[in-house]
Amino acid sequence: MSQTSQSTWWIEDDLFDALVADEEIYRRRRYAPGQEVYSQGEIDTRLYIVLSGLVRLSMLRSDGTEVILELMGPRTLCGEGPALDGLPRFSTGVAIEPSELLEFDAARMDQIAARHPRFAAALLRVTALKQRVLANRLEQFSSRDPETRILEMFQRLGKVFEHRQDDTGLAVPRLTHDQIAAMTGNTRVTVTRALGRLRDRGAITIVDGQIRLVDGGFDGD
Amino acid sequence: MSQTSQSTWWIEDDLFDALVADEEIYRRRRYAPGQEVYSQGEIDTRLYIVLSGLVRLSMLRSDGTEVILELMGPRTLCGEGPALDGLPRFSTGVAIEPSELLEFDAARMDQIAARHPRFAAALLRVTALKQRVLANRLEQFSSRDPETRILEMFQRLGKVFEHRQDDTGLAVPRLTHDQIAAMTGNTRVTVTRALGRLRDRGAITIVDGQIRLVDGGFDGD
DNA sequence: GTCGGCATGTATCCCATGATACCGCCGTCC
DNA sequence: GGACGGCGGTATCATGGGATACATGCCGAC
Repeated sequence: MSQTSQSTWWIEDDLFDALVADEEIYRRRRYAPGQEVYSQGEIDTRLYIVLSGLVRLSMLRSDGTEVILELMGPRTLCGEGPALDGLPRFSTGVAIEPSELLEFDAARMDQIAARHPRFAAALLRVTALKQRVLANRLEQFSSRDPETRILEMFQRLGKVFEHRQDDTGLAVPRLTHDQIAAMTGNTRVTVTRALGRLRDRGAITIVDGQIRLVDGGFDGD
Repeated sequence: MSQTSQSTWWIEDDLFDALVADEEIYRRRRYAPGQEVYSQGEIDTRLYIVLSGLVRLSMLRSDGTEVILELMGPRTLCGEGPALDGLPRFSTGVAIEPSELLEFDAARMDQIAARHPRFAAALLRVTALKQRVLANRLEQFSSRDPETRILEMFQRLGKVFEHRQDDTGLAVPRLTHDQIAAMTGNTRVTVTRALGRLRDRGAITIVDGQIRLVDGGFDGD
Protein backbone atom coordinates (compact mmCIF):
# COMPACT_ATOMS: atom_id res chain seq x y z
CA MET A 1 0.00 0.00 0.00
CA SER A 2 2.80 2.36 0.74
CA GLN A 3 4.13 2.53 -2.75
CA THR A 4 0.80 3.43 -4.28
CA SER A 5 0.70 6.81 -2.66
CA GLN A 6 4.06 8.44 -3.11
CA SER A 7 3.20 11.73 -1.51
CA THR A 8 3.84 10.56 1.98
CA TRP A 9 6.91 10.38 4.04
CA TRP A 10 6.95 7.11 5.76
CA ILE A 11 10.10 5.43 6.82
CA GLU A 12 10.54 2.06 5.17
CA ASP A 13 9.05 -0.71 7.29
CA ASP A 14 12.18 -2.74 7.87
CA LEU A 15 14.31 0.25 8.67
CA PHE A 16 11.62 1.52 10.97
CA ASP A 17 11.52 -1.77 12.82
CA ALA A 18 15.28 -1.85 13.10
CA LEU A 19 15.34 1.64 14.51
CA VAL A 20 12.63 0.96 17.03
CA ALA A 21 14.46 -2.17 18.14
CA ASP A 22 17.67 -0.27 18.78
CA GLU A 23 16.87 1.51 21.99
CA GLU A 24 20.35 2.96 22.27
CA ILE A 25 19.79 5.60 19.67
CA TYR A 26 16.61 7.31 20.73
CA ARG A 27 14.56 8.37 23.66
CA ARG A 28 10.97 7.31 23.76
CA ARG A 29 8.68 10.14 24.67
CA ARG A 30 5.00 10.38 25.37
CA TYR A 31 2.93 13.45 24.80
CA ALA A 32 -0.51 14.31 26.02
CA PRO A 33 -2.95 16.05 23.69
CA GLY A 34 -2.00 19.71 23.51
CA GLN A 35 1.55 19.13 24.62
CA GLU A 36 4.30 20.69 22.57
CA VAL A 37 6.91 18.53 20.92
CA TYR A 38 8.94 21.41 19.65
CA SER A 39 8.42 25.06 19.20
CA GLN A 40 8.83 27.56 16.42
CA GLY A 41 11.96 29.65 16.84
CA GLU A 42 13.91 27.10 18.86
CA ILE A 43 17.29 25.92 17.72
CA ASP A 44 18.10 22.33 18.48
CA THR A 45 19.05 19.12 16.80
CA ARG A 46 16.20 16.85 17.76
CA LEU A 47 14.18 14.98 15.21
CA TYR A 48 11.28 12.66 15.76
CA ILE A 49 9.60 9.62 14.41
CA VAL A 50 5.98 9.26 15.35
CA LEU A 51 5.18 5.85 16.78
CA SER A 52 1.54 6.44 17.51
CA GLY A 53 -0.84 9.32 17.81
CA LEU A 54 -0.99 12.49 15.78
CA VAL A 55 1.15 15.60 15.75
CA ARG A 56 0.07 18.91 14.30
CA LEU A 57 2.73 21.06 12.70
CA SER A 58 1.80 24.69 12.45
CA MET A 59 3.38 28.03 11.75
CA LEU A 60 2.48 31.22 13.52
CA ARG A 61 2.27 34.07 11.08
CA SER A 62 3.35 37.57 11.93
CA ASP A 63 -0.25 38.73 11.84
CA GLY A 64 -1.09 36.28 14.57
CA THR A 65 -2.92 33.74 12.44
CA GLU A 66 -1.86 30.16 12.46
CA VAL A 67 -1.18 28.07 9.39
CA ILE A 68 -1.39 24.35 9.89
CA LEU A 69 1.38 22.82 7.86
CA GLU A 70 0.67 19.18 8.30
CA LEU A 71 -0.66 16.43 10.49
CA MET A 72 1.91 13.75 11.07
CA GLY A 73 0.75 10.25 11.82
CA PRO A 74 2.54 7.02 12.76
CA ARG A 75 5.79 6.17 11.00
CA THR A 76 6.41 9.69 9.86
CA LEU A 77 9.47 11.76 10.46
CA CYS A 78 9.21 15.27 11.71
CA GLY A 79 11.35 18.09 12.91
CA GLU A 80 14.30 16.88 10.84
CA GLY A 81 14.58 20.00 8.70
CA PRO A 82 15.71 22.43 11.41
CA ALA A 83 17.67 19.65 13.11
CA LEU A 84 19.70 19.29 9.95
CA ASP A 85 20.11 22.82 8.71
CA GLY A 86 20.71 24.29 12.14
CA LEU A 87 18.31 27.16 11.70
CA PRO A 88 15.46 28.04 14.05
CA ARG A 89 12.45 25.80 13.78
CA PHE A 90 9.94 27.28 11.42
CA SER A 91 7.01 25.37 12.81
CA THR A 92 5.63 24.19 16.10
CA GLY A 93 4.76 20.56 16.70
CA VAL A 94 1.91 19.81 19.06
CA ALA A 95 0.46 16.42 19.88
CA ILE A 96 -3.27 16.45 19.25
CA GLU A 97 -3.79 12.89 20.33
CA PRO A 98 -2.00 10.95 23.02
CA SER A 99 1.20 10.27 21.13
CA GLU A 100 4.38 8.36 21.43
CA LEU A 101 7.45 9.59 19.60
CA LEU A 102 11.02 8.50 19.18
CA GLU A 103 13.38 11.37 19.73
CA PHE A 104 16.70 11.27 17.89
CA ASP A 105 19.54 13.70 18.07
CA ALA A 106 20.99 14.83 14.78
CA ALA A 107 24.21 15.68 16.55
CA ARG A 108 24.68 11.96 17.07
CA MET A 109 23.94 11.20 13.47
CA ASP A 110 27.37 9.70 12.84
CA GLN A 111 26.81 7.16 15.54
CA ILE A 112 23.31 6.37 14.39
CA ALA A 113 24.41 6.06 10.80
CA ALA A 114 27.14 3.66 11.85
CA ARG A 115 24.57 1.35 13.39
CA HIS A 116 21.99 1.85 10.69
CA PRO A 117 23.72 2.62 7.44
CA ARG A 118 20.47 3.11 5.60
CA PHE A 119 19.24 5.76 7.96
CA ALA A 120 21.13 8.59 6.30
CA ALA A 121 19.80 7.66 2.90
CA ALA A 122 16.30 7.37 4.29
CA LEU A 123 16.64 10.81 5.82
CA LEU A 124 17.66 12.24 2.50
CA ARG A 125 14.84 10.48 0.74
CA VAL A 126 12.22 11.56 3.23
CA THR A 127 13.46 15.12 3.20
CA ALA A 128 13.25 15.10 -0.57
CA LEU A 129 9.74 13.72 -0.33
CA LYS A 130 8.72 16.49 1.97
CA GLN A 131 9.79 18.99 -0.64
CA ARG A 132 7.45 17.26 -2.97
CA VAL A 133 4.57 17.33 -0.56
CA LEU A 134 5.11 20.98 0.22
CA ALA A 135 5.26 21.79 -3.47
CA ASN A 136 2.00 19.95 -3.92
CA ARG A 137 0.42 21.97 -1.18
CA LEU A 138 1.66 25.12 -2.82
CA GLU A 139 0.05 24.02 -6.03
CA GLN A 140 -3.16 23.43 -4.10
CA PHE A 141 -3.02 26.83 -2.54
CA SER A 142 -2.77 28.49 -5.89
CA SER A 143 -6.30 27.33 -6.57
CA ARG A 144 -8.78 29.78 -5.25
CA ASP A 145 -11.63 27.35 -5.07
CA PRO A 146 -12.08 26.37 -1.43
CA GLU A 147 -13.82 23.11 -2.26
CA THR A 148 -10.88 21.89 -4.31
CA ARG A 149 -8.44 22.92 -1.66
CA ILE A 150 -10.32 21.18 1.09
CA LEU A 151 -10.85 18.06 -0.92
CA GLU A 152 -7.22 17.77 -1.91
CA MET A 153 -6.18 18.27 1.66
CA PHE A 154 -8.52 15.52 2.77
CA GLN A 155 -7.07 13.17 0.23
CA ARG A 156 -3.59 13.90 1.42
CA LEU A 157 -4.58 13.43 5.03
CA GLY A 158 -6.51 10.32 4.19
CA LYS A 159 -3.35 8.62 3.04
CA VAL A 160 -1.81 9.05 6.43
CA PHE A 161 -4.66 7.11 7.91
CA GLU A 162 -5.40 4.45 5.38
CA HIS A 163 -5.58 1.93 8.15
CA ARG A 164 -8.69 3.63 9.40
CA GLN A 165 -10.44 2.99 6.13
CA ASP A 166 -13.71 1.16 6.15
CA ASP A 167 -16.32 0.33 3.59
CA THR A 168 -18.12 3.63 3.83
CA GLY A 169 -15.18 5.60 2.58
CA LEU A 170 -11.81 6.94 3.65
CA ALA A 171 -12.02 8.58 7.05
CA VAL A 172 -10.44 11.95 7.49
CA PRO A 173 -8.91 12.83 10.85
CA ARG A 174 -11.35 14.70 13.00
CA LEU A 175 -10.72 18.36 12.62
CA THR A 176 -12.73 21.37 13.59
CA HIS A 177 -13.74 23.70 10.80
CA ASP A 178 -11.38 26.20 12.31
CA GLN A 179 -8.51 23.81 11.87
CA ILE A 180 -9.48 22.99 8.32
CA ALA A 181 -9.57 26.71 7.69
CA ALA A 182 -6.06 27.06 9.03
CA MET A 183 -4.87 24.28 6.77
CA THR A 184 -6.47 25.56 3.62
CA GLY A 185 -6.09 29.28 4.11
CA ASN A 186 -9.77 30.08 4.33
CA THR A 187 -12.10 31.26 7.03
CA ARG A 188 -14.16 29.01 9.20
CA VAL A 189 -17.38 30.16 7.62
CA THR A 190 -16.10 29.41 4.15
CA VAL A 191 -15.07 25.95 5.26
CA THR A 192 -18.51 25.25 6.65
CA ARG A 193 -20.10 26.40 3.42
CA ALA A 194 -17.69 24.45 1.26
CA LEU A 195 -18.18 21.29 3.29
CA GLY A 196 -21.91 21.63 2.83
CA ARG A 197 -21.50 21.92 -0.91
CA LEU A 198 -19.14 18.95 -0.97
CA ARG A 199 -21.66 16.89 0.91
CA ASP A 200 -24.46 17.94 -1.43
CA ARG A 201 -22.26 17.09 -4.36
CA GLY A 202 -21.64 13.66 -2.92
CA ALA A 203 -17.89 14.03 -2.63
CA ILE A 204 -17.90 13.46 1.11
CA THR A 205 -20.16 12.07 3.78
CA ILE A 206 -20.44 13.43 7.26
CA VAL A 207 -21.76 10.97 9.78
CA ASP A 208 -21.75 12.02 13.36
CA GLY A 209 -19.12 14.61 12.60
CA GLN A 210 -16.83 12.07 10.99
CA ILE A 211 -15.96 13.13 7.47
CA ARG A 212 -15.31 10.44 4.91
CA LEU A 213 -14.22 10.73 1.33
CA VAL A 214 -16.63 9.03 -1.00
CA ASP A 215 -14.96 6.74 -3.47
CA GLY A 216 -15.36 8.11 -6.93
CA GLY A 217 -17.11 11.10 -5.52
CA PHE A 218 -14.18 13.05 -6.69
CA ASP A 219 -12.89 13.09 -10.22
CA GLY A 220 -9.49 14.56 -9.57
CA ASP A 221 -10.63 17.71 -11.30
CA MET B 1 10.62 36.63 9.76
CA SER B 2 14.18 37.45 10.58
CA GLN B 3 15.44 33.98 9.95
CA THR B 4 14.19 34.02 6.40
CA SER B 5 17.30 35.92 5.41
CA GLN B 6 19.18 32.67 5.71
CA SER B 7 16.59 30.69 3.88
CA THR B 8 18.47 30.30 0.69
CA TRP B 9 19.93 27.22 -0.74
CA TRP B 10 23.36 28.08 -1.82
CA ILE B 11 26.12 25.59 -1.73
CA GLU B 12 28.94 26.70 0.52
CA ASP B 13 31.59 28.60 -1.40
CA ASP B 14 34.52 26.33 -0.82
CA LEU B 15 32.58 23.18 -1.55
CA PHE B 16 31.17 24.80 -4.63
CA ASP B 17 34.63 25.68 -5.85
CA ALA B 18 35.88 22.19 -5.15
CA LEU B 19 33.02 20.67 -7.08
CA VAL B 20 33.46 22.94 -10.06
CA ALA B 21 37.15 22.14 -10.12
CA ASP B 22 36.52 18.41 -10.23
CA GLU B 23 35.44 17.94 -13.79
CA GLU B 24 35.20 14.18 -13.41
CA ILE B 25 31.95 14.27 -11.54
CA TYR B 26 29.70 16.40 -13.64
CA ARG B 27 28.84 17.40 -17.14
CA ARG B 28 28.77 21.04 -17.97
CA ARG B 29 25.70 22.01 -19.92
CA ARG B 30 24.56 25.17 -21.58
CA TYR B 31 20.97 26.13 -22.08
CA ALA B 32 19.46 28.78 -24.28
CA PRO B 33 16.54 30.83 -22.99
CA GLY B 34 13.42 28.75 -23.20
CA GLN B 35 15.28 25.48 -23.24
CA GLU B 36 14.15 22.79 -20.84
CA VAL B 37 16.52 21.45 -18.24
CA TYR B 38 14.14 18.80 -17.00
CA SER B 39 10.52 18.12 -17.34
CA GLN B 40 7.64 17.39 -15.01
CA GLY B 41 6.77 13.71 -14.97
CA GLU B 42 10.19 12.43 -15.99
CA ILE B 43 12.00 9.94 -13.83
CA ASP B 44 15.74 10.27 -13.74
CA THR B 45 18.57 10.82 -11.34
CA ARG B 46 20.05 14.05 -12.58
CA LEU B 47 20.55 17.02 -10.35
CA TYR B 48 21.97 20.38 -11.21
CA ILE B 49 23.94 23.23 -9.83
CA VAL B 50 23.43 26.52 -11.59
CA LEU B 51 26.67 28.17 -12.58
CA SER B 52 25.23 31.17 -14.30
CA GLY B 53 21.93 32.31 -15.69
CA LEU B 54 18.46 31.74 -14.35
CA VAL B 55 16.24 28.69 -14.29
CA ARG B 56 12.51 28.82 -13.75
CA LEU B 57 10.91 25.92 -11.90
CA SER B 58 7.23 25.58 -12.52
CA MET B 59 4.45 23.10 -12.03
CA LEU B 60 1.68 22.51 -14.47
CA ARG B 61 -1.63 22.17 -12.71
CA SER B 62 -4.30 19.81 -13.86
CA ASP B 63 -6.48 22.72 -14.87
CA GLY B 64 -3.80 23.88 -17.27
CA THR B 65 -2.55 26.79 -15.26
CA GLU B 66 1.09 27.06 -14.40
CA VAL B 67 2.45 27.71 -10.94
CA ILE B 68 5.95 29.10 -10.84
CA LEU B 69 7.69 27.46 -7.94
CA GLU B 70 10.95 29.28 -7.94
CA LEU B 71 13.64 31.04 -9.89
CA MET B 72 17.02 29.50 -9.33
CA GLY B 73 20.09 31.63 -9.74
CA PRO B 74 23.83 30.94 -9.61
CA ARG B 75 25.15 28.56 -6.97
CA THR B 76 21.80 26.99 -6.32
CA LEU B 77 20.96 23.34 -6.46
CA CYS B 78 17.94 22.17 -8.33
CA GLY B 79 16.28 18.98 -9.39
CA GLU B 80 17.76 17.08 -6.49
CA GLY B 81 14.44 16.12 -4.92
CA PRO B 82 13.22 13.76 -7.61
CA ALA B 83 16.76 12.59 -8.27
CA LEU B 84 16.94 11.42 -4.69
CA ASP B 85 13.50 10.05 -4.04
CA GLY B 86 13.17 8.36 -7.39
CA LEU B 87 9.71 9.65 -8.07
CA PRO B 88 8.60 11.56 -11.17
CA ARG B 89 9.70 15.14 -11.30
CA PHE B 90 7.01 17.38 -9.93
CA SER B 91 8.24 20.48 -11.67
CA THR B 92 9.73 21.54 -14.94
CA GLY B 93 12.95 23.50 -15.12
CA VAL B 94 13.39 25.93 -17.97
CA ALA B 95 16.28 28.28 -18.54
CA ILE B 96 15.00 31.80 -18.90
CA GLU B 97 18.40 33.33 -19.47
CA PRO B 98 21.38 31.85 -21.22
CA SER B 99 22.49 29.50 -18.50
CA GLU B 100 25.27 27.16 -17.63
CA LEU B 101 24.60 24.27 -15.32
CA LEU B 102 26.57 21.44 -13.82
CA GLU B 103 24.77 18.16 -14.22
CA PHE B 104 25.38 15.48 -11.62
CA ASP B 105 24.02 12.00 -11.48
CA ALA B 106 22.60 10.88 -8.18
CA ALA B 107 23.22 7.30 -9.21
CA ARG B 108 26.93 8.05 -8.93
CA MET B 109 26.51 9.67 -5.57
CA ASP B 110 28.76 7.14 -3.84
CA GLN B 111 31.60 8.03 -6.12
CA ILE B 112 31.01 11.75 -5.75
CA ALA B 113 30.73 11.48 -2.00
CA ALA B 114 34.00 9.61 -1.90
CA ARG B 115 35.77 12.48 -3.62
CA HIS B 116 33.88 15.20 -1.79
CA PRO B 117 32.88 13.93 1.61
CA ARG B 118 31.01 17.08 2.46
CA PHE B 119 28.78 16.88 -0.56
CA ALA B 120 26.32 14.46 1.03
CA ALA B 121 25.94 16.63 4.09
CA ALA B 122 25.52 19.70 1.92
CA LEU B 123 22.83 17.92 -0.04
CA LEU B 124 20.98 17.10 3.12
CA ARG B 125 21.33 20.62 4.40
CA VAL B 126 20.17 22.22 1.19
CA THR B 127 17.26 19.85 0.91
CA ALA B 128 16.27 20.71 4.45
CA LEU B 129 16.57 24.38 3.59
CA LYS B 130 14.28 23.95 0.66
CA GLN B 131 11.63 22.58 2.96
CA ARG B 132 11.96 25.75 4.92
CA VAL B 133 11.65 27.95 1.88
CA LEU B 134 8.63 26.07 0.65
CA ALA B 135 7.01 26.31 4.05
CA ASN B 136 7.63 30.04 4.01
CA ARG B 137 5.99 30.32 0.65
CA LEU B 138 3.04 28.40 1.94
CA GLU B 139 2.78 30.83 4.80
CA GLN B 140 2.87 33.64 2.28
CA PHE B 141 0.14 32.08 0.22
CA SER B 142 -2.14 31.89 3.17
CA SER B 143 -2.24 35.66 3.16
CA ARG B 144 -4.90 36.90 0.87
CA ASP B 145 -3.43 40.32 0.39
CA PRO B 146 -1.79 40.42 -3.04
CA GLU B 147 0.54 43.27 -2.18
CA THR B 148 2.06 41.38 0.71
CA ARG B 149 2.43 38.26 -1.36
CA ILE B 150 4.13 40.07 -4.20
CA LEU B 151 6.40 42.02 -1.94
CA GLU B 152 7.51 38.95 -0.02
CA MET B 153 8.18 37.14 -3.24
CA PHE B 154 10.30 40.02 -4.49
CA GLN B 155 12.33 39.98 -1.34
CA ARG B 156 12.94 36.30 -1.71
CA LEU B 157 13.92 36.68 -5.32
CA GLY B 158 16.01 39.70 -4.57
CA LYS B 159 18.27 37.64 -2.37
CA VAL B 160 19.14 35.41 -5.24
CA PHE B 161 20.44 38.42 -7.08
CA GLU B 162 22.01 40.51 -4.43
CA HIS B 163 25.03 40.96 -6.63
CA ARG B 164 22.86 43.00 -8.96
CA GLN B 165 22.14 45.45 -6.22
CA ASP B 166 22.87 49.09 -6.84
CA ASP B 167 22.25 52.28 -4.95
CA THR B 168 18.70 52.72 -6.18
CA GLY B 169 17.47 49.59 -4.50
CA LEU B 170 17.49 45.84 -4.87
CA ALA B 171 16.70 44.80 -8.40
CA VAL B 172 14.14 42.09 -8.95
CA PRO B 173 14.53 39.74 -11.89
CA ARG B 174 12.57 40.94 -14.86
CA LEU B 175 9.26 39.20 -14.89
CA THR B 176 6.08 39.84 -16.77
CA HIS B 177 2.99 40.52 -14.73
CA ASP B 178 1.73 37.19 -15.96
CA GLN B 179 4.70 35.44 -14.44
CA ILE B 180 4.36 37.29 -11.18
CA ALA B 181 0.74 36.23 -11.16
CA ALA B 182 1.79 32.61 -11.60
CA MET B 183 4.17 32.91 -8.69
CA THR B 184 1.78 34.54 -6.30
CA GLY B 185 -1.44 32.83 -7.25
CA ASN B 186 -3.22 35.92 -8.49
CA THR B 187 -4.41 37.14 -11.84
CA ARG B 188 -2.44 39.36 -14.12
CA VAL B 189 -4.81 42.25 -13.59
CA THR B 190 -4.52 42.00 -9.85
CA VAL B 191 -0.75 42.01 -10.14
CA THR B 192 -0.82 45.16 -12.24
CA ARG B 193 -3.08 46.84 -9.72
CA ALA B 194 -1.03 45.71 -6.75
CA LEU B 195 2.22 46.85 -8.35
CA GLY B 196 0.68 50.24 -8.92
CA ARG B 197 -0.31 50.51 -5.30
CA LEU B 198 3.13 49.35 -4.16
CA ARG B 199 4.73 52.01 -6.31
CA ASP B 200 2.42 54.69 -4.96
CA ARG B 201 3.17 53.51 -1.47
CA GLY B 202 6.87 53.83 -2.16
CA ALA B 203 7.70 50.20 -1.54
CA ILE B 204 9.08 49.68 -5.02
CA THR B 205 10.29 51.72 -7.93
CA ILE B 206 9.73 50.83 -11.54
CA VAL B 207 12.20 52.38 -13.93
CA ASP B 208 12.04 51.32 -17.51
CA GLY B 209 10.24 48.17 -16.48
CA GLN B 210 12.92 47.25 -13.96
CA ILE B 211 11.40 46.76 -10.55
CA ARG B 212 13.51 47.59 -7.52
CA LEU B 213 12.73 47.19 -3.88
CA VAL B 214 13.06 50.43 -2.00
CA ASP B 215 15.14 50.17 1.13
CA GLY B 216 12.95 50.71 4.11
CA GLY B 217 9.90 50.81 1.94
CA PHE B 218 8.94 47.67 3.71
CA ASP B 219 9.51 46.63 7.25
CA GLY B 220 9.93 42.91 6.82
CA ASP B 221 13.36 41.45 7.37
C1' DG C 1 7.11 52.09 -43.36
C1' DT C 2 3.09 48.85 -41.69
C1' DC C 3 1.40 45.06 -39.33
C1' DG C 4 0.84 42.00 -35.61
C1' DG C 5 1.94 40.17 -31.22
C1' DC C 6 2.94 40.88 -26.54
C1' DA C 7 2.95 43.37 -22.31
C1' DT C 8 1.02 46.93 -19.58
C1' DG C 9 -2.57 49.78 -17.90
C1' DT C 10 -7.61 50.46 -16.93
C1' DA C 11 -12.61 50.12 -16.63
C1' DT C 12 -16.74 47.65 -15.61
C1' DC C 13 -19.49 44.01 -13.67
C1' DC C 14 -20.29 40.37 -10.63
C1' DC C 15 -19.92 37.28 -7.18
C1' DA C 16 -17.49 34.59 -3.63
C1' DT C 17 -15.32 35.28 0.32
C1' DG C 18 -14.27 37.70 4.61
C1' DA C 19 -16.20 39.97 8.62
C1' DT C 20 -19.48 39.79 11.89
C1' DA C 21 -23.24 38.34 14.42
C1' DC C 22 -26.52 35.18 16.20
C1' DC C 23 -28.59 30.71 17.29
C1' DG C 24 -28.77 25.98 18.70
C1' DC C 25 -26.41 21.87 20.22
C1' DC C 26 -23.58 19.33 23.13
C1' DG C 27 -20.14 18.24 26.30
C1' DT C 28 -17.86 19.63 30.47
C1' DC C 29 -17.36 21.50 34.80
C1' DC C 30 -19.04 23.15 38.87
C1' DG D 1 -29.12 20.20 37.34
C1' DG D 2 -27.45 24.48 35.52
C1' DA D 3 -24.02 27.49 33.50
C1' DC D 4 -20.56 28.00 30.34
C1' DG D 5 -17.81 27.49 26.31
C1' DG D 6 -16.59 25.42 22.02
C1' DC D 7 -18.34 24.13 17.72
C1' DG D 8 -21.31 24.03 13.73
C1' DG D 9 -24.69 26.17 10.88
C1' DT D 10 -26.58 30.31 8.84
C1' DA D 11 -27.66 35.13 7.68
C1' DT D 12 -26.33 39.81 6.37
C1' DC D 13 -23.28 43.11 4.41
C1' DA D 14 -19.39 45.09 2.18
C1' DT D 15 -15.34 44.47 -0.40
C1' DG D 16 -11.96 43.20 -3.30
C1' DG D 17 -10.39 40.27 -6.63
C1' DG D 18 -11.72 37.44 -10.91
C1' DA D 19 -13.50 37.66 -15.61
C1' DT D 20 -13.66 40.24 -19.43
C1' DA D 21 -12.89 43.76 -22.54
C1' DC D 22 -10.34 47.30 -24.57
C1' DA D 23 -6.72 50.95 -25.26
C1' DT D 24 -1.91 52.04 -25.52
C1' DG D 25 2.87 51.39 -26.35
C1' DC D 26 6.80 48.78 -27.68
C1' DC D 27 9.26 45.75 -30.60
C1' DG D 28 10.31 42.64 -34.12
C1' DA D 29 9.01 40.70 -38.70
C1' DC D 30 8.30 41.67 -43.20
